[in-house]
Amino acid sequence: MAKTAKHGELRKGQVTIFDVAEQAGVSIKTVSRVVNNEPHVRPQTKKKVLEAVQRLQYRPNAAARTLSGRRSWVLGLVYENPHEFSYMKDVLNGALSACEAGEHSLLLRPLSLPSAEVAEHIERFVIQARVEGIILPSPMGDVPEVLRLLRRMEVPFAAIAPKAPVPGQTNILCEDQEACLSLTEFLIDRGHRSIGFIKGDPEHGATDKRFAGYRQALRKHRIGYRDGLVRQGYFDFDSGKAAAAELLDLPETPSAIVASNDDMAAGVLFEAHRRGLSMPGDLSVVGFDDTPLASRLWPPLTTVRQPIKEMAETAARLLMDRLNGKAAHPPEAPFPCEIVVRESVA
Amino acid sequence: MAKTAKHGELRKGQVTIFDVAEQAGVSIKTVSRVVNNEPHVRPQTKKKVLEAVQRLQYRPNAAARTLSGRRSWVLGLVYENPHEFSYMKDVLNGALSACEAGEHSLLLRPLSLPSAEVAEHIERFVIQARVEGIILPSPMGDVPEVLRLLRRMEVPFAAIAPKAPVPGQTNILCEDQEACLSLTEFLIDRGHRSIGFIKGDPEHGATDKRFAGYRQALRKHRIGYRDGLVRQGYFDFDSGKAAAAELLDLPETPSAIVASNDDMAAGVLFEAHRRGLSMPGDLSVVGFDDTPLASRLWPPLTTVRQPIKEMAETAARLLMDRLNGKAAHPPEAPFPCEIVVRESVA
DNA sequence: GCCATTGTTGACAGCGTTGTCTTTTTCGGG
DNA sequence: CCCGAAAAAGACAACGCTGTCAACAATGGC
Repeated sequence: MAKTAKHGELRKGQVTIFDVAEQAGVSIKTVSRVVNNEPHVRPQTKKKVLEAVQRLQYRPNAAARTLSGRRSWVLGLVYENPHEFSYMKDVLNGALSACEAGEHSLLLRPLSLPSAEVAEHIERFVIQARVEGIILPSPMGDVPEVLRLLRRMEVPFAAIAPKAPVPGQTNILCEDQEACLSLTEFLIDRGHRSIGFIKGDPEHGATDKRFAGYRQALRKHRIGYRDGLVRQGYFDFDSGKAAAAELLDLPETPSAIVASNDDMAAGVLFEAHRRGLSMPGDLSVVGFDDTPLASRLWPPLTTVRQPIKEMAETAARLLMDRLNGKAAHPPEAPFPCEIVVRESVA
Repeated sequence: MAKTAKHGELRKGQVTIFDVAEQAGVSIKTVSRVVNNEPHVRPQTKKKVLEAVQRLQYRPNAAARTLSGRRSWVLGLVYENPHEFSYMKDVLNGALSACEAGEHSLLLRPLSLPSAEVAEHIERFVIQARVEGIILPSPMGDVPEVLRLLRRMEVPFAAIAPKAPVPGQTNILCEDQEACLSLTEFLIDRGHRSIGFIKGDPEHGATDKRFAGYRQALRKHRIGYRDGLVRQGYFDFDSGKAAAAELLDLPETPSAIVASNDDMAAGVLFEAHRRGLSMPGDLSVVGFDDTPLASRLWPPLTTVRQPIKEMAETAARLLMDRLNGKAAHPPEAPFPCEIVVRESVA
C-alpha cells in the first residue's frame, strides 16, 4: 500500500504499472499480462485493466522492460553512409514505420566500409544497446565479417538485397535481373542496338543481377555482347561520369547507355551535356532506383522504381515476427520493380 | 559473494558491474563512480578499475542506467519528412556523431505537418522513450504547439535555424541573410540587373532571412526592387518549376533567378530546359544548400554551402552539455556560409 | 598524539517491469 | 454437493545500475 501510494504521486508524467493495478483493482502481474497480450486473463478483467490503462494514459517503461525481460524491443539499422542518401532514406522510413507498428525502437549505426573495426563496432552496438535484431541494407548483408559476428552473437538479422540469400535469416529480394532485362529491352524496342552498360559497385548484391539482366536482354534479341561497351562503376556520380567519358570516347559511340543506378546515370548525362550532346537525340540514358534525382535531371530519367520502403518495412516486420516467435512465413517472393518512363530515351 | 559468483557466469556477452568490481577488488559503487567520472576516487583505484573495465570489455547496460538513474541518455530528433532528404541527412549525421561522442542514443520521430496530433505524438515519444532532450531542425522550432508542449513537459531542446531564437533554449543559427546577400551580389557583379527570386516555405526560419538578403543586395547596388520578380515557393522541386514558369512568362524575362534552395533551383533549370533555353547563356540560376543535387544538374549550380552537419553536431553537443549540467556556453555565433561557384551563372 | 575535517569507499535500497512459482478461483463430472 | 483439474490471479525475486547515507581512511591543526 505504501508503495502504491508512493507511485500514486504521478510525478513528471510517470504512470507506472502500480497505478494501473490500483485503478483496476488487480495485481501488477495481471496488468503486465494484459499489456503484453498474454493468456490466462478473463475478458472481464482484461476490460477493467484496459480501461485503467486508457484512463491513466499508461505507457510501459521501456528501460524497465528491457532490464527485466529478455527483450529489449530495439532493432538496429547498420548501414554504410552513402553520398546520395535517397536509397537509405527509403530504407529508414520503411524500417521506422514497421518499428512503430511493432512497438520497437530503431537505433542507427552508420559505418564506413571496408574497415577492420566493423565487427568491433557492431559488437559494441549490440551489447550496449541490447539490440535484438539487425537490419542490413545492401551491401552490409554481404560483408563476411559482419555475418560471422552476428552468427556468433546469435543476433537475428534481415538482409536487404544480398548477393545470395543468407541461410537461416530473413532475406528481402527484388527482381533486379528481370527489371534490368525489361529496361534494356525498352531500349532495344526503340531501335537501339549499340547499348553501353555501367556496372555498379561489385560489393553490392544488385550489381551482378542487373548486369545479368542486361546480358539476357541482348541474348534474347540476338544482339552481340561486346565487352568494350561495359564499364565498371561504383554506384556514385563520379564513377558514372568517368565511365561515360570512356564510352563516349569510343570510335563507335553507343546510342544508349544503361547505368546501374540513377546517380551514375546523372554522371552520364552530365558528361554528355559537357560535350554538348543533346539528349535524348544524341544519346539515350536510363538509370535505376527512381530517386528524386531522376525526375529532376534534364532530360528526366527513364528508370526503374524499386519498392525500397516496402522492402525495408517487410524486412523489419519479418524480423520482429521472428523475434516474437511467430511461425516463420514462407520465404517472401522477390519484390517486383516497375519501369518509370520519362524523356531520357529516344 | 553469491551474487558475484552468479554474475561471474558471464552469459551471452553480458559483463556486469559486479564482474568489474570483483576483478578490481572494489565495490560496485566505486566502479560506477569511475565509469561515470565522478569525483572521490583515488587515481590508483581508478586505474585498477579502468584496467578491469578494459580487460573485461565492460559496457554499462543502458537500460539499467536509465531505470536507475534520472538520466535516459536518449536524445530525440523530431523532423518533418521531406522529399529531398539531403538536408536531413546532414542533420542526422551530425546529430548521430555528437550523440556517439556524448554516449547518448538518438531516436528518430518523423512527423507530418501541419497536424492536430503533433503535440500528442511528441508527448508519447518523450514519455515512452524517456527522451531527455530534443533536436528540432527547421521548421520544427517554429511550431507553436511543439514549443508549448516541450516547455510544459520541461524537455530541453535545441532549435536549428528557427525564425527567432527560442529564449532559454539552445539555438543554432547560420548567416542566411549575409549568404543570400553575397549570392545576389555575385549575380550583380556579373552584370545581372533583372534578378528573379523564389521564396521558400513561409514556415521555415530561413525563408525570410534569405529574402531579406536578396533585398539588401538590390538596395546596396541601387537596383529597384520589383514585386513582380518575386514568387512564393515551398522549398520543393515542383514549386520551383511553377515559379520559374511564371517568371519566364513575364514580358521582361529576368536574366537570372535566385532560388531559396537547390531543389527549387533544380525546378527552375528543368523548366528552362523544357523551354529550350540554354544555360547559363539565356538564364543564370543559383540555389542554396549545396546538396548533392547541385553538382549533378546541368549546368552545375552555383549555390551556398551551409555547414548543416556541423550545426546539427553543435546542437546535439550543446544540448547534452546542458543536460550534463555544464555551464551554459555563451550563445553560439551564427555559422558562416560559403558560396560554391559552379557553372550556372553567366 | 588527538580530534576535527575532508576525502574515499562501501552497503543497500530502489528504479518499473517480467519470470517463476504459489495460491486462489472457477467449473465440470460424479 | 464435493473433488480434482485447469484457469486465473497474485507474491516476490530478479534485471544491472545509481542515489543515499553510513563507515572508514587520510590529513592537518593544535
